[in-house]
Amino acid sequence: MSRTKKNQESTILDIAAALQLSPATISRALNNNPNVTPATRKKVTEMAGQLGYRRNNMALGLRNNKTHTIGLIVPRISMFFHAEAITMMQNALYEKGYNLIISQSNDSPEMERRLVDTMYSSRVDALIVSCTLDTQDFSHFDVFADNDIPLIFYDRVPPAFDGALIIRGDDFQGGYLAGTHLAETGCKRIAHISGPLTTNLYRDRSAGFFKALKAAGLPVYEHLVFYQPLTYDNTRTALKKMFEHREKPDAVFTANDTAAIAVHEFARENGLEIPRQLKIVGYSNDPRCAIIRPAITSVEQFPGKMGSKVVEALMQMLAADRETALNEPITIPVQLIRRMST
Amino acid sequence: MSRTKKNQESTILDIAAALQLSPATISRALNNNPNVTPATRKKVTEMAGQLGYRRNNMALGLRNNKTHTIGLIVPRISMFFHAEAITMMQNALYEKGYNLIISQSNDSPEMERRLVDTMYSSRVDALIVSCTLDTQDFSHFDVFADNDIPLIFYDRVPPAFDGALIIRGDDFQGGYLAGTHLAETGCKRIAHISGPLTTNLYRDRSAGFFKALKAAGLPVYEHLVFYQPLTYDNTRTALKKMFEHREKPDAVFTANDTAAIAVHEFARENGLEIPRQLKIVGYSNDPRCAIIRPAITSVEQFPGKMGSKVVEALMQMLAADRETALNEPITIPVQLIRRMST
DNA sequence: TTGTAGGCGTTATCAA
DNA sequence: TTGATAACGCCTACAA
Repeated sequence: MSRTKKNQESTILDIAAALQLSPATISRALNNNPNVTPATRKKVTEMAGQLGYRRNNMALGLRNNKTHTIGLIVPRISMFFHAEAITMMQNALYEKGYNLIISQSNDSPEMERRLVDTMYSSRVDALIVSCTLDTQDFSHFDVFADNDIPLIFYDRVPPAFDGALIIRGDDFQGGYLAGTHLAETGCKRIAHISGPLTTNLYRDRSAGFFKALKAAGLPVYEHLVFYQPLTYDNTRTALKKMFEHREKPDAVFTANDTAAIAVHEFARENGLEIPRQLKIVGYSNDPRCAIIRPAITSVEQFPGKMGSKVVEALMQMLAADRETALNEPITIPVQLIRRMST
Repeated sequence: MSRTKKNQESTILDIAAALQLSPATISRALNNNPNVTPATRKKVTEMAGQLGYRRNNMALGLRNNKTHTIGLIVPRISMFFHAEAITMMQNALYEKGYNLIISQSNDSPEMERRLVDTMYSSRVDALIVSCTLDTQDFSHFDVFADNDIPLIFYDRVPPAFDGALIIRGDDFQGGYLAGTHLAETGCKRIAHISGPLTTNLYRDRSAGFFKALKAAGLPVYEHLVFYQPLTYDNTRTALKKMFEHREKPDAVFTANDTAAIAVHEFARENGLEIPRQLKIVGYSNDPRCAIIRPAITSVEQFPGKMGSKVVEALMQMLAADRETALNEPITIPVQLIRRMST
């Protein structure tokens, strides 16, 4: 590790002093302002390098009232869907000269509220959010709308929000595709394990699913439908109940992939052959669905596409002279990925 | 969405004006300075709420030369190991009043370099890094060391770095455990698919593995050892070569889990029964290892523990009056998780 | 207990 | 083309 000790924390004033120039000139030179001699610019850049100068973003932000930083709040970055979407957004934003501050709410509304506050305190130029499952009250986002700071919700979104753009997957269609597919493969008693209906994501997936059943002339069995947090354990409990019943299901549509995998394991443990005795369709197309055997059919949400769309819309919002804002919700298409489980 | 329009961007001056007080008093009241009447404090807090005041972190940072923000750079957040570690760090840091800025280098040294610069420009109070696989030159991190800003490397770390703390898993031990375990289960020709030896992570895992073989009196077969980027495709190619050879392996130790899963699929496709004909040990204990059947034995690195350790050390560094800095590298123990693949 | 004033690093405006 | 100056929002000696 041989390194030459640079001066600590040099500022444009240091460069100015070293070069017998005014700070203003240094600033101009560093910012490619045309009104500066090439010779001066050269001197300045060199000295900046020598002194190890790096622009102080806080001073810049304070002065310009722009941080070139976008805030992002997601439930958890470990979810495949979000990891993919984030990667896409971060890359796209970086290309445009923006930084991304990522934070996780851990699915806690309280944490989400604190994070929104922090993001505002940091004066991010815009905020991108995928809400907590339990976020019912969205008033903590008002600061952004009130101050005309671009606000975009994606995936887990509020039912409506004045002053924010909403981008979501076509959950209704996803549920419909799943239901239709299972009906077409000849299933008669299709179970449905969904999340809490307070989240419109799940509400829509379920609605699409039921519509498909109806279209196929299949009944909905009360005892085969569950609305509950889609944890592994909850799913197991639901399955146990179903299979203790006289009329057992011949297929299960779960509103996420964690639940689908729980069904998969349950089937294996109880000697149910997939797909002959039990078919499974999950949601999100998590990579685990492709690895498990037999592989699980799932609804692809194209997280990357959603990420691109978010950034694209964001750029428009940032460029727009207020009031031009686009506010129509955007829907991203989904696709059923068929695998061995059906 | 009924919301009462708050004043735009109010500052302590606005509060001061509204209350006929000086900005200084407002500042003190808001910061719980004891020298302020309870009555005044109450008035101030109320007015702050009414005006929708939020402290401007940039002004604060500029003034105090502290941002209470920690930077983090990882190859990709989607890697299970990092997702876990990050979650732990973020929660721990948030408790301590710090924010975490996360960004991904996408395993590109160029991107890493740019991110380090950005982090410095944002004047983060400290930087936490897990390097790119290809980072050979670590000079871009010098800014932090030169300016006495706490710098911590974890997991993928430089061989040594003056002025930075290094925290890593016990890779040598991990490799040793894997080798010993396979030897104990009676394997005679153990293949090894490792990453490029330019990364000391892989160098150590391999070294530990070879030491175990030696201790067990087993030979190392040249044609069964590969050093290459651990992608799915590379691994398949390596396997193909191995199995075209006369002396086929009866076990494979891969230096990560993606490769282990590739081996698993290869075995299945070629009718090799796991574990009877081929045993597999991976590295990192990715959740996929537990889901696949037969489940794959892997080396657990305790990402959460590493995350906690990082934050713990960081807090000490931030509190320390320079020079007291702890610089001894820290090693986190590993553990072999035995599953059906062995 | 409260007020005054200066400065953190940068850039925009105006003047030279 | 360059320089002087003020201002962004906040905090903290120091003074009252």
